[in-house]
Amino acid sequence: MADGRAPTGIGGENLLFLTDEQLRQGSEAMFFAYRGFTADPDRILMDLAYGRAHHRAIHFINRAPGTTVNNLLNILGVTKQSLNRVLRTLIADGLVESKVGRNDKRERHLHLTDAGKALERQLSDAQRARLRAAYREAGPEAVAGFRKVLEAMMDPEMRASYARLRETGG
Amino acid sequence: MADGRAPTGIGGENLLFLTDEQLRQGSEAMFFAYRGFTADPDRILMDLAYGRAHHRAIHFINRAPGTTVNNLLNILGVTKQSLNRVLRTLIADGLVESKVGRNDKRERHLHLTDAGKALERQLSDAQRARLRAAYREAGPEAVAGFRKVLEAMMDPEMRASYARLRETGG
DNA sequence: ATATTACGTCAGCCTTGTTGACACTCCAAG
DNA sequence: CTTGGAGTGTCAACAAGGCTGACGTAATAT
Repeated sequence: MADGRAPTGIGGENLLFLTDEQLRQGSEAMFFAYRGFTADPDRILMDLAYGRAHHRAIHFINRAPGTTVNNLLNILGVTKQSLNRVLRTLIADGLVESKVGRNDKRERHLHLTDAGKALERQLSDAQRARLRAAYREAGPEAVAGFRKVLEAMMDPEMRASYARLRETGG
Repeated sequence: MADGRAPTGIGGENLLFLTDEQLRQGSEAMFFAYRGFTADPDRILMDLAYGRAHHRAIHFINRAPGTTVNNLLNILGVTKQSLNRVLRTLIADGLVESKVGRNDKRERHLHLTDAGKALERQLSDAQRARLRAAYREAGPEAVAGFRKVLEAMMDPEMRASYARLRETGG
């Protein structure tokens, strides 16, 4: 199975395209595409002395305004120390606001300030432009397949996070 | 255009699906999927005190045996100092061999040793397993679309590297 | 003969991840 | 009311893996 040959039998249900070579090409496509995917925001962030970690925080705070630190931790999959370092600078720079919870006062609810929203817009505009161009080039059916495969590649918990964001956001 | 509304006009050529919200979901799909994509190899590498950088080097040396350092540098998009650190440990550990070029003796041609090939096999098996499962779940047409969009997302140079690897390798 | 290319390496810096430990606030349960 | 635990913030120390700058060496190209 891992010998690089195409499957020989006739009865493989849809398996004809799953040669090792094609799977390898899929890996490489992911690698190169992800580079492109992050390139544009990275350029913007560089000038601001921020990194990809800041972008991720801003993105998901914008996506789920009022989210708690713990929730964000789960989505991002990093330690609270790591997130806190990023969050601290964003708060200090006036891009993110942290409000004590009304219901449970231990929790902090995170929001973007106007400045934060402006940066988010700038970053996501850049990223969306690339995605939009790619979508347009590939066509609608390709986009559906793209999303389908990506979703199938996720870990189950990530898939749940993704689905949850989709419900509330779109 | 960046206001989150769906395009209103009738004549948008294939633009109906390109709402900001759907583009945003595409970004998130990329983010979560890439995490899944790297998760399995990462687990294997952790035990060996290697990281993702080692994986990438091993992958592309296996893919293009005899490649030069400079060529690998271009594919990976890192500095030679960064690559050298990784390469040095791989050579010291007997996973990679560096041979002086016959034609141009300044060049070093990189190959995997048997041990290197074994590790490459282990890593790519893990990654392929996930990709294969995702492909199977999503179906053949989805896979075609997946590849099409990913390729369209790449920077032009990366697209060239990707195409070159595809020619020689598959 | 000289300039350039390909490579290796040292030193130092940054971001972003990690663990471990500790403090504080607050909710919930006994 | 006390106590346990959850949610958060923070300090310290460390590692991986990027980066720049500088220098050296061998071999090719001009």
